[in-house]
Amino acid sequence: MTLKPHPNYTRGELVEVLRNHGINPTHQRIEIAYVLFSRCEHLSADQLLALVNDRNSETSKATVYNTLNLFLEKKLIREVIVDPSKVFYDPNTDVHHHFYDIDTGELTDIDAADIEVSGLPQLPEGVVTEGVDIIVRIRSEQAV
Amino acid sequence: MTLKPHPNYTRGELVEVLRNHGINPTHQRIEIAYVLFSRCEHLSADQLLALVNDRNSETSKATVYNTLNLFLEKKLIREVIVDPSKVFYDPNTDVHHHFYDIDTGELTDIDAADIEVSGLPQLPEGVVTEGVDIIVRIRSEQAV
DNA sequence: TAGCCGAATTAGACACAGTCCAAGTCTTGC
DNA sequence: GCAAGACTTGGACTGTGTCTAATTCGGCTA
Ligand SMILES: [Mn+2]
Ligand SMILES: [Mn+2]
Ligand SMILES: [Zn+2]
Ligand SMILES: [Zn+2]
Repeated sequence: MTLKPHPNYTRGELVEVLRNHGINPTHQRIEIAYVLFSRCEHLSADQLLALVNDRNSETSKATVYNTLNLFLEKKLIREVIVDPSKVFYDPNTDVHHHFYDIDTGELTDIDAADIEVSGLPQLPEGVVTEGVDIIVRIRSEQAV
Repeated sequence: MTLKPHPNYTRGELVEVLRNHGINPTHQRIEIAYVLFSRCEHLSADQLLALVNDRNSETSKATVYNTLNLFLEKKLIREVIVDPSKVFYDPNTDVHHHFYDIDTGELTDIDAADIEVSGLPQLPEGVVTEGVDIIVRIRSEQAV
């Protein structure tokens, strides 16, 4: 069972999904999951920290990082590595790709359904593909 | 005129290429270019710092970063963002893609000549593509 | 309800990539 | 040789992310 980014998950729905992923649903983890899944965005760790503490009581930086790494390990979220100074966390774990606006830093999803990549070379013996990431770097035309 | 990664550039050849890219060829810049272009590898800033100071006299960390950013700006090299903790610098500026071994951290070039990507969505008005990066994350099979 | 115990959280120290700055040194043109 | 600008440098600083040891939480049992 997969969780889709979607506004207004109930606490109970979040608890169930955490359990289904083998994650013990604590207060902080539910709060963090709520922020991740109710905004359908790509957030960095400190954006998340700010949003969580905005809504609610104090959650520490250590817990935010612990939780994000746990969610990654349990494949509840994925990371997008596109900015040399910070990682973005993506609530959408479907195979998909990204536009990255190099001026604004904004990330936008590209559905993988219609995308076809041909001509990739054969992998060496005993090596296996873990995933293919396509990043289309874009910018607004007037900005030279 | 383009520089190809190639062992054993002469000092004179490096000076010429720097000049052709609008870069004033100082001692340190020539040393750094030498290390970048004579090893046909993807290096991080501190690998480069170590290699430069290995061969020769002292070049400071500040100069290595200044120079890498200058080379990037002048399009003498490109950067590969694939590891959340450091940037790799790539002496190959031809359009190409990468295998990234998630266990060893090793980066390998994929020639773009045979690669075809179809199905990318239309870009919004006034937005232009700066480049398409494909990263194939791989690992050795036995490592689960 | 009280007490126990492993799991989770926390503040703050730490690691480390990368930037900034002000002072010093090298080039280049005259 | 001299001045002016360009470049380099050590070291302070910033920001992201990790680690640790101490505390707190929460689910369980008696
Ligand atoms: Mn950089
Ligand atoms: Mn990380
Ligand atoms: Zn995404
Ligand atoms: Zn490359």
